[in-house]
Amino acid sequence: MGITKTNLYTENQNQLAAMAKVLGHPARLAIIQYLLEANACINTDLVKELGLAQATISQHLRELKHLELISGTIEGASMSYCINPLKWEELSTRFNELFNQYPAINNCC
Amino acid sequence: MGITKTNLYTENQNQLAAMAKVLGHPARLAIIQYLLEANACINTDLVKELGLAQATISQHLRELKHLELISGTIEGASMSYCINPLKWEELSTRFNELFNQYPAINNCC
DNA sequence: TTGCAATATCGTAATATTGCGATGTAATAA
DNA sequence: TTATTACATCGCAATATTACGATATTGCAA
Repeated sequence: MGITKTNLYTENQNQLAAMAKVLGHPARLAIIQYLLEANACINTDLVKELGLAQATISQHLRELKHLELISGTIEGASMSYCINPLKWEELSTRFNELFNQYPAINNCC
Repeated sequence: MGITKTNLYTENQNQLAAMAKVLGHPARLAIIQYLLEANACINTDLVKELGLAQATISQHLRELKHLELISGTIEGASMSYCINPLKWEELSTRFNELFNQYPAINNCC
Protein backbone atom coordinates (compact mmCIF):
# COMPACT_ATOMS: atom_id res chain seq x y z
CA MET A 1 0.00 0.00 0.00
CA GLY A 2 2.47 2.66 1.14
CA ILE A 3 -0.25 5.07 2.19
CA THR A 4 -0.45 6.11 5.81
CA LYS A 5 -3.90 5.74 7.35
CA THR A 6 -4.09 9.23 8.74
CA ASN A 7 -7.65 8.86 9.98
CA LEU A 8 -6.63 6.26 12.56
CA TYR A 9 -4.65 8.74 14.62
CA THR A 10 -5.21 11.90 16.59
CA GLU A 11 -4.64 15.31 15.06
CA ASN A 12 -1.73 15.77 17.39
CA GLN A 13 -0.14 12.50 16.39
CA ASN A 14 -0.43 13.32 12.71
CA GLN A 15 1.00 16.79 13.14
CA LEU A 16 3.85 15.68 15.37
CA ALA A 17 4.67 12.87 12.98
CA ALA A 18 4.77 15.34 10.10
CA MET A 19 7.24 17.49 12.01
CA ALA A 20 9.40 14.54 12.99
CA LYS A 21 9.36 13.30 9.44
CA VAL A 22 10.80 16.54 8.15
CA LEU A 23 13.59 16.31 10.71
CA GLY A 24 14.07 12.70 9.70
CA HIS A 25 16.53 13.35 6.92
CA PRO A 26 20.15 14.30 7.60
CA ALA A 27 20.24 16.79 4.73
CA ARG A 28 17.38 18.73 6.27
CA LEU A 29 19.01 18.60 9.68
CA ALA A 30 22.21 19.86 8.07
CA ILE A 31 20.32 22.73 6.46
CA ILE A 32 18.67 23.61 9.75
CA GLN A 33 21.92 23.47 11.67
CA TYR A 34 23.64 25.58 9.06
CA LEU A 35 20.92 28.19 9.42
CA LEU A 36 21.10 28.00 13.20
CA GLU A 37 24.86 28.45 13.29
CA ALA A 38 24.88 31.24 10.75
CA ASN A 39 22.44 33.15 12.93
CA ALA A 40 21.59 35.08 9.82
CA CYS A 41 19.77 34.80 6.57
CA ILE A 42 21.54 32.49 4.23
CA ASN A 43 20.94 31.69 0.62
CA THR A 44 22.04 28.58 -1.07
CA ASP A 45 25.73 28.29 -0.44
CA LEU A 46 24.11 25.19 0.95
CA VAL A 47 24.76 23.71 -2.43
CA LYS A 48 28.50 24.17 -1.95
CA GLU A 49 28.29 23.33 1.73
CA LEU A 50 26.39 20.07 1.51
CA GLY A 51 27.53 18.53 -1.75
CA LEU A 52 24.07 17.80 -3.05
CA ALA A 53 22.71 18.98 -6.37
CA GLN A 54 20.97 22.33 -6.45
CA ALA A 55 17.67 20.74 -7.35
CA THR A 56 17.89 18.42 -4.38
CA ILE A 57 18.65 21.21 -1.93
CA SER A 58 15.75 23.19 -3.33
CA GLN A 59 13.47 20.23 -2.79
CA HIS A 60 14.52 19.86 0.85
CA LEU A 61 14.10 23.60 1.39
CA ARG A 62 10.61 23.34 -0.01
CA GLU A 63 9.68 20.70 2.53
CA LEU A 64 11.04 22.79 5.37
CA LYS A 65 9.18 25.78 3.98
CA HIS A 66 5.99 23.78 3.63
CA LEU A 67 5.94 23.12 7.37
CA GLU A 68 6.84 26.79 7.88
CA LEU A 69 9.93 25.76 9.78
CA ILE A 70 11.90 28.16 7.62
CA SER A 71 10.88 31.18 5.62
CA GLY A 72 12.44 32.60 2.51
CA THR A 73 12.58 36.16 1.34
CA ILE A 74 13.67 37.35 -2.04
CA GLU A 75 17.00 39.13 -1.94
CA GLY A 76 17.67 40.34 -5.41
CA ALA A 77 18.42 37.37 -7.56
CA SER A 78 18.85 35.01 -4.61
CA MET A 79 16.79 33.79 -1.69
CA SER A 80 17.35 34.46 1.94
CA TYR A 81 16.26 31.63 4.17
CA CYS A 82 15.97 31.58 7.90
CA ILE A 83 14.46 29.66 10.74
CA ASN A 84 10.93 30.66 11.65
CA PRO A 85 11.24 31.39 15.38
CA LEU A 86 7.60 30.75 16.19
CA LYS A 87 7.52 27.40 14.47
CA TRP A 88 10.83 26.46 15.98
CA GLU A 89 9.40 27.24 19.39
CA GLU A 90 6.29 25.23 18.64
CA LEU A 91 8.41 22.31 17.50
CA SER A 92 10.43 22.41 20.67
CA THR A 93 7.35 22.66 22.85
CA ARG A 94 5.48 19.85 21.19
CA PHE A 95 8.39 17.46 21.22
CA ASN A 96 8.99 18.22 24.87
CA GLU A 97 5.34 17.56 25.61
CA LEU A 98 5.95 14.09 24.23
CA PHE A 99 9.22 13.60 26.06
CA ASN A 100 7.64 14.67 29.33
CA GLN A 101 4.95 12.05 29.05
CA TYR A 102 7.47 9.58 30.39
CA PRO A 103 6.32 8.80 33.92
CA ALA A 104 8.53 9.61 36.90
CA ILE A 105 7.68 6.27 38.41
CA ASN A 106 8.24 3.51 35.97
CA ASN A 107 6.44 0.23 36.69
CA CYS A 108 7.61 -1.25 33.44
CA CYS A 109 9.70 -4.31 32.79
CA MET B 1 18.00 7.31 -6.75
CA GLY B 2 16.04 7.35 -3.50
CA ILE B 3 19.14 6.57 -1.48
CA THR B 4 20.28 8.97 1.19
CA LYS B 5 23.92 10.03 0.90
CA THR B 6 24.83 9.26 4.48
CA ASN B 7 28.50 10.07 4.01
CA LEU B 8 27.76 13.75 3.39
CA TYR B 9 26.60 14.36 6.94
CA THR B 10 27.97 14.20 10.45
CA GLU B 11 27.50 11.15 12.63
CA ASN B 12 25.25 13.21 14.85
CA GLN B 13 23.09 14.34 11.97
CA ASN B 14 22.64 10.80 10.71
CA GLN B 15 21.78 9.46 14.14
CA LEU B 16 19.40 12.26 14.98
CA ALA B 17 17.72 11.90 11.61
CA ALA B 18 17.28 8.19 12.21
CA MET B 19 15.57 8.90 15.51
CA ALA B 20 13.35 11.58 14.04
CA LYS B 21 12.45 9.30 11.18
CA VAL B 22 11.18 6.63 13.54
CA LEU B 23 9.01 9.23 15.27
CA GLY B 24 7.88 10.41 11.85
CA HIS B 25 4.96 8.05 11.55
CA PRO B 26 1.73 8.53 13.48
CA ALA B 27 1.32 4.81 14.12
CA ARG B 28 4.66 4.68 15.85
CA LEU B 29 3.82 7.79 17.86
CA ALA B 30 0.53 6.17 18.81
CA ILE B 31 2.35 3.04 19.95
CA ILE B 32 4.79 5.10 21.99
CA GLN B 33 2.05 7.17 23.56
CA TYR B 34 0.08 4.06 24.38
CA LEU B 35 3.10 2.62 26.14
CA LEU B 36 3.75 5.89 27.94
CA GLU B 37 0.18 6.17 29.21
CA ALA B 38 -0.06 2.56 30.25
CA ASN B 39 3.03 3.04 32.41
CA ALA B 40 3.36 -0.70 32.26
CA CYS B 41 4.41 -3.46 29.98
CA ILE B 42 1.92 -3.93 27.23
CA ASN B 43 1.61 -6.59 24.61
CA THR B 44 -0.21 -6.17 21.42
CA ASP B 45 -3.68 -5.06 22.27
CA LEU B 46 -2.21 -2.41 20.05
CA VAL B 47 -3.79 -4.34 17.24
CA LYS B 48 -7.25 -3.73 18.69
CA GLU B 49 -6.33 -0.25 19.81
CA LEU B 50 -4.94 1.11 16.57
CA GLY B 51 -6.97 -0.62 13.88
CA LEU B 52 -4.00 -1.74 11.84
CA ALA B 53 -3.30 -5.32 10.86
CA GLN B 54 -1.21 -7.41 13.21
CA ALA B 55 1.58 -7.70 10.68
CA THR B 56 1.73 -3.93 10.31
CA ILE B 57 1.90 -3.30 14.04
CA SER B 58 4.63 -5.90 14.35
CA GLN B 59 6.60 -4.14 11.65
CA HIS B 60 6.36 -0.78 13.42
CA LEU B 61 7.35 -2.41 16.70
CA ARG B 62 10.37 -3.87 15.01
CA GLU B 63 11.52 -0.44 13.89
CA LEU B 64 11.10 0.97 17.37
CA LYS B 65 12.96 -2.02 18.75
CA HIS B 66 15.71 -1.63 16.19
CA LEU B 67 16.51 1.83 17.55
CA GLU B 68 16.21 0.36 21.07
CA LEU B 69 13.51 2.89 21.85
CA ILE B 70 11.42 0.04 23.18
CA SER B 71 12.34 -3.38 24.46
CA GLY B 72 10.31 -6.55 24.38
CA THR B 73 10.37 -9.44 26.79
CA ILE B 74 8.69 -12.77 26.29
CA GLU B 75 5.75 -13.25 28.60
CA GLY B 76 4.50 -16.74 27.96
CA ALA B 77 2.89 -16.79 24.55
CA SER B 78 2.82 -13.02 24.24
CA MET B 79 5.31 -10.18 24.22
CA SER B 80 5.68 -7.45 26.76
CA TYR B 81 6.85 -4.19 25.29
CA CYS B 82 7.96 -1.09 27.09
CA ILE B 83 9.82 2.13 26.59
CA ASN B 84 13.56 1.91 27.12
CA PRO B 85 14.17 4.66 29.70
CA LEU B 86 17.80 5.24 28.76
CA LYS B 87 17.08 5.60 25.08
CA TRP B 88 14.10 7.79 25.78
CA GLU B 89 16.32 10.03 27.87
CA GLU B 90 18.92 10.12 25.12
CA LEU B 91 16.27 11.00 22.59
CA SER B 92 15.02 13.84 24.71
CA THR B 93 18.51 15.13 25.35
CA ARG B 94 19.62 15.06 21.76
CA PHE B 95 16.51 16.72 20.43
CA ASN B 96 16.84 19.42 23.06
CA GLU B 97 20.44 19.95 22.08
CA LEU B 98 19.13 20.74 18.63
CA PHE B 99 16.32 22.95 19.87
CA ASN B 100 18.71 24.89 22.08
CA GLN B 101 20.92 25.73 19.16
CA TYR B 102 18.50 28.49 18.33
CA PRO B 103 20.27 31.72 19.23
CA ALA B 104 18.89 34.02 21.91
CA ILE B 105 19.62 36.97 19.69
CA ASN B 106 18.22 36.52 16.27
CA ASN B 107 19.69 38.66 13.53
CA CYS B 108 17.69 36.90 10.90
CA CYS B 109 15.13 38.25 8.49
C1' DT C 1 19.44 43.95 -25.35
C1' DT C 2 22.39 40.04 -24.11
C1' DG C 3 24.38 37.17 -20.77
C1' DC C 4 24.88 35.33 -16.29
C1' DA C 5 23.85 33.89 -11.62
C1' DA C 6 20.41 32.05 -8.42
C1' DT C 7 16.39 29.45 -7.91
C1' DA C 8 12.30 26.65 -8.65
C1' DT C 9 10.05 23.12 -10.93
C1' DC C 10 9.47 19.10 -14.02
C1' DG C 11 10.35 14.50 -15.32
C1' DT C 12 12.42 10.37 -14.31
C1' DA C 13 15.13 6.52 -12.16
C1' DA C 14 16.35 4.18 -8.01
C1' DT C 15 15.10 2.99 -3.69
C1' DA C 16 12.31 3.03 0.67
C1' DT C 17 8.07 2.80 3.23
C1' DT C 18 3.49 1.30 4.34
C1' DG C 19 0.13 -2.13 4.76
C1' DC C 20 -1.74 -6.61 4.51
C1' DG C 21 -2.68 -11.57 3.75
C1' DA C 22 -0.51 -15.85 4.22
C1' DT C 23 2.41 -18.69 6.65
C1' DG C 24 5.51 -20.39 10.33
C1' DT C 25 6.62 -20.91 15.29
C1' DA C 26 6.17 -21.26 20.21
C1' DA C 27 3.44 -21.39 24.39
C1' DT C 28 -0.76 -22.54 26.44
C1' DA C 29 -5.46 -24.66 26.88
C1' DA C 30 -8.61 -28.31 26.17
C1' DT D 1 -2.59 -34.67 20.78
C1' DT D 2 -5.17 -30.97 18.89
C1' DA D 3 -6.65 -26.39 18.93
C1' DT D 4 -5.92 -21.75 19.94
C1' DT D 5 -3.61 -17.53 20.85
C1' DA D 6 0.21 -14.36 20.12
C1' DC D 7 3.69 -13.14 17.55
C1' DA D 8 7.25 -12.61 13.71
C1' DT D 9 8.44 -12.84 9.10
C1' DC D 10 7.80 -13.31 4.06
C1' DG D 11 6.18 -11.68 -0.22
C1' DC D 12 3.72 -8.63 -2.62
C1' DA D 13 1.22 -4.23 -4.29
C1' DA D 14 0.69 0.61 -3.80
C1' DT D 15 2.71 4.68 -2.82
C1' DA D 16 6.35 7.92 -1.15
C1' DT D 17 11.03 9.66 -0.95
C1' DT D 18 15.53 10.89 -2.64
C1' DA D 19 18.45 12.58 -6.08
C1' DC D 20 19.61 14.62 -10.32
C1' DG D 21 19.73 16.59 -15.07
C1' DA D 22 17.24 19.55 -17.92
C1' DT D 23 14.60 23.41 -18.33
C1' DA D 24 12.08 27.59 -17.06
C1' DT D 25 12.12 32.14 -14.62
C1' DT D 26 13.70 36.28 -12.52
C1' DG D 27 17.00 39.96 -11.30
C1' DC D 28 21.07 42.24 -12.29
C1' DA D 29 25.27 43.62 -14.93
C1' DA D 30 27.48 44.86 -19.04
